[in-house]
Amino acid sequence: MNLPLPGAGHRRDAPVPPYAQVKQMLKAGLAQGRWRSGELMPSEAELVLQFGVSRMTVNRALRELQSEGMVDRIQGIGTFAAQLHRISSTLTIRDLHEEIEARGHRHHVQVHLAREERAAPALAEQLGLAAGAPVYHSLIVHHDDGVPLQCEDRYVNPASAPDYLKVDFRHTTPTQHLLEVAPLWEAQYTIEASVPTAQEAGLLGIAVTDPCLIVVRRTASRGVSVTLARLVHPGARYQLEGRFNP
Amino acid sequence: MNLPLPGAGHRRDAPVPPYAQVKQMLKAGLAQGRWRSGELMPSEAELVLQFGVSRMTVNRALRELQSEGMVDRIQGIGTFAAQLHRISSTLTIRDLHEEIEARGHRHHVQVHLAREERAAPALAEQLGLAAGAPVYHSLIVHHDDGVPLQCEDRYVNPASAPDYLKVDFRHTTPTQHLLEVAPLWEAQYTIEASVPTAQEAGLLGIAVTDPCLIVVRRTASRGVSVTLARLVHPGARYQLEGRFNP
DNA sequence: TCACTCTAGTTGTCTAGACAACCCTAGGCA
DNA sequence: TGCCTAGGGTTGTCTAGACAACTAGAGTGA
Repeated sequence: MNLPLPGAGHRRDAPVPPYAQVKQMLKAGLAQGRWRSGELMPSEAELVLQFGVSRMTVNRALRELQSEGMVDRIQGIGTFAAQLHRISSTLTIRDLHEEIEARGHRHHVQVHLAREERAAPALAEQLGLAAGAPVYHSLIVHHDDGVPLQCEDRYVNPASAPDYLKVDFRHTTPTQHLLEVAPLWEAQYTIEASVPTAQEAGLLGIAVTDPCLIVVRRTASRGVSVTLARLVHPGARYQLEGRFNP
Repeated sequence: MNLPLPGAGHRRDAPVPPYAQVKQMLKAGLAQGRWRSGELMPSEAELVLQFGVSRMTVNRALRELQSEGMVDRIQGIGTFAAQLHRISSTLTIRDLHEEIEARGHRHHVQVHLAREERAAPALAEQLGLAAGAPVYHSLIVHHDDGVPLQCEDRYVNPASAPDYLKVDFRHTTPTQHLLEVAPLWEAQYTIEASVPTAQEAGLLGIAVTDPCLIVVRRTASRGVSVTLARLVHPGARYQLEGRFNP
């Protein structure tokens, strides 16, 4: 194995540990097309010989590459170069409050609604409640330096967040409160482009024909549906960004 | 350690390996709020005693939880429950051809443009070319069972894909070809809601006021910019979906 | 008071070996 | 021909121990 070479890098960087070296070498090979998609790659035993490290070290490198989607491994068969046909990336949807503050802007909210209602059948089903059961409903508009940025229409399962209506949303966002009382456990979302409802357009100060980025998110915690939220953003003021860097 | 218990589960499922048991126990604790965000969790040594497994096994469990964003670990300090304030998810943008075929629909394309042009300054900069340098430009509309689903306006760096213009896009999508000749290495994208240009509206058979989901993606391979694509989808016909399941 | 050293505790990593689970193929046998 | 079995190759996992790197706090001395 290579020596640590304390001053080898072009910086005062840490010496690259052996498992990372194996990873880098394999990644570089994949990037250069040394193994085509689906092609058999060297076995752990071969890499052990090639790098002079133990099998556990090689195993860690391959296991991490697998979790990153770079290779596919099949027990009893071997390791294969993955199909890179999927461009995947972790899309992080942060709490809007944090996002605005991170930009150095001022965040404030207008609470238009916060009350208990009876769940309509379709809503009840999505939240796992009985039709007509009580449900909390809030309608809040988030502003970034005074500009409306998001209209948050949210239904909450009272069983998961009994104190939801007591929260002062001017200081605590619904997301913050819900994460406190019901640690996030599962979420599904859809992202689409559409036009706002007349009410949403009024709240956001845009025309009903202006395109909006709409995120619908359903969150469950410990197997129980917690909340269903419709987040409407004026298309001209908001966009999602992401990157993919294997 | 627990015995394998071949028939212990409620199915013919594999016996859960010890590292996974440790992971599950810690996950369950996090889900139940046993450790609040930022709180110190048991050290590896404590878990070794508690579960009666070796430290490597505990280490693997904690390392995987860290890579999943469930915990934060600091060398010399300890392991901490992570802030679950970020709702992150793997958003996978698949090749449209695969996506349509996976739905059991028929995919076909109309090629409206495929030629060499001179790069305008702004474009040249994004692709890392000199202003006025040759660049390949294609404009393709993808149909799902005859319905226009995506307008793909793409610029390609000739150095990365010299044969781009020779490809018959009726049989090979640009994405497929580019992944063949330049394995994907880095991508950035933005997702926004906006209206199409007059040309795009005409190609997609929609009104210029119809909201569209627009993905702009820049891809680089081996440090060289490969392509810049603007993908316009009618909002009424296309949406992105994702889920988050720690 | 300040700076330094030492120590205990923590995570980061590697090793050599072991066994299990699984897949494929070749060979044996009826 | 068709079925069964054994063997070799591969990945999946665990162990006990070791050393390194790092942190925080206690103790020491100027």
